[in-house]
Parts: sequence; C-alpha cells; structure tokens
Amino acid sequence: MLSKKTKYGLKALVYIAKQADNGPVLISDISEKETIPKKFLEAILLDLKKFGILGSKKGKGGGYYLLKDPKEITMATLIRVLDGPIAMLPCVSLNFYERCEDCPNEELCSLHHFMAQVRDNTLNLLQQKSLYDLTLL
Amino acid sequence: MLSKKTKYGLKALVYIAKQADNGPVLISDISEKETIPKKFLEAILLDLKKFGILGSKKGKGGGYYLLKDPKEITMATLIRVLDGPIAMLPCVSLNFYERCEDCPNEELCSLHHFMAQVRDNTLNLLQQKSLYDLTLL
DNA sequence: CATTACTCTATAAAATCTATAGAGTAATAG
DNA sequence: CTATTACTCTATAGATTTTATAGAGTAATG
Repeated sequence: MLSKKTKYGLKALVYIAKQADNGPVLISDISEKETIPKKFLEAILLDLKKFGILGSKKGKGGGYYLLKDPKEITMATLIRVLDGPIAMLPCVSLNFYERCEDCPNEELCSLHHFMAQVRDNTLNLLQQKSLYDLTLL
Repeated sequence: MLSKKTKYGLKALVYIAKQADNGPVLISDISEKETIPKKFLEAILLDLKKFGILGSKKGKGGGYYLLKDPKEITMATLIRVLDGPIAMLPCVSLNFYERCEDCPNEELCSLHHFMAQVRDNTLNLLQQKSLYDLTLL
C-alpha cells in the first residue's frame, strides 16, 4: 500500500496541475481543498521540490508550481520519489537495489525471478501513465 | 515492498512444496536452510495454517505440510494472507476495502480510477501464477 | 518595510514490523 | 504409559517507519 504521504503528494500534484493556468498554488489552498494536514503537506511539497518536480516562489503571489509538463512526469517517477521502490523486494529494485542478507544466491532464489516479473509488469503501466492522465478524471 | 514476514513465508512455502514427497517438514529445518529466525517463522506458519494453506502434525514425524496442490495456490492469495492488500490504496482494495477519510467522492477522485487500474494489472499476473511456478526455479 | 508564504530544524505520538522467551499441549513410538 | 518430539499460545519488547505538529527563520513582493 502507498503511504499517506504518497497519496497526499499525488493529490497535491494533481491539484497543482489543474491550477497551472492561475499561477503558483498556495500550500494552505491545497491543504484545505484536499483535506491534507498543512504541515505534513509542507514537508511533502518540499520533497517534491528537492527532486525537481516542483518549483516554488516566496512572498505575495507565491506558491508551488510544476517545473515540467504534466505529460512528462510519469507515475513511476512520482511513486519512486514519494513512496520509494516500486519492486516488491529490494533485490529486484532497479533504483533502490539492496542484496538480501538471507539468500545465498540471487540467481537461484525462487522469489527473485518472479518478483522481477511483477516489477516489470507494474513498471510497464506506471511508465506509460503520467500526471496528465490523472488530471483528466 | 513486501514485509520480511511475507518473504519468509513465501520462501518457507516453496521449501515445503519442494519437500512434499518426504512428508511433513520441520520448522527448525526450514529455519536453518532458509536463514529465517525460528520463532518468527513459527508465527508465520501458524498464520498460514489459520488461513487454510498449511496443515500441521504434532509429535514425532510431525511438521508442516501443504493442504492443497501448489498449482491451486495463487500468488495473489499468498500475498493477501501474508502481506495484506494488493491494491495501492484502501479504497480500491477488493478484499480489504476501506473508505478514505479525506476524499469526499470516490467516483470523482483522480487517484481512485488509476489505482484501480494498477490493481487490476497486478492482480492479473498474481492470479495467473501459483506456488507451483515458484518451485520450478 | 510590512506582509505573505515558503524553509528549516526539532520533536514526538502512533503504528507497524521484527523478533524472542517460555510455558503448554498433542501425538507418536516403543 | 511415558519420554520425546514438535507444534501452540501468550506475552513482551526493541527497532523502524509513518504521520504528524510547533515554531523560529528567511526571501520576495508591492
């Protein structure tokens, strides 16, 4: 399951994407409309900024805005930034690989290959879909 | 990511499936061969028994054994029993549905439909694969 | 230069995951 | 019938992650 952080982050991004025409969006605005704890949201948006998804502007007329076209931002990227690995096991993660301490031989592990298959399956969908697709609904 | 409990559980099931011809399998045997903390494994196997996946026999010559043909046990079932929901959000879970407290209208939620699609995509694969498939590797 | 709004650090409650200990009970062999 | 084997059950507890909250600070705008 996705963490609340991820869910909040995605909802916030959709909100910002939809408001793109009206300039930067306020944290407090998103917080109220999407029922997300403000301080928590603040940290999430900061994270998204750190990873180059969002930009921000301070002072009057400030707020957060997207740095790229929503069509260029894949769901795979967003879930990785917000939630972490997409793979079900660390040993089949492409971006967060980690060896399993148990498991003497990865190639002979019964789970390894199967989980790699699951990963590919999920990734295939998540890379096809973008933030733009979420704004259509 | 799957919990260690799930990983341990799956490895144990594969081990038991492979040993099916030699009668019930000992906890301590699985624990040693698969490098799984014995007491932790004990709890996991008990869980699997509770859900009708495993049976057990006490005393000499006892141990755990599968109650069904490995081909009849889908990976979807196992992950649900061991790890919980397959869906990425509670509101799109078929077996563990829960309404999101935020989110006034599920039908209008931008995440809801997309996450349902992800769920179907994953489920499709997990229901095709069985414990038997894992024993082949 | 006052206001607005993001930034940064610290903190902490709550939940979940991982693991361990030990007494208890059922089954079997001999 | 009894010793041994092996699962059962309850309790507990450390570690980690998740979900938040508070408040002082800083940059930009008009």
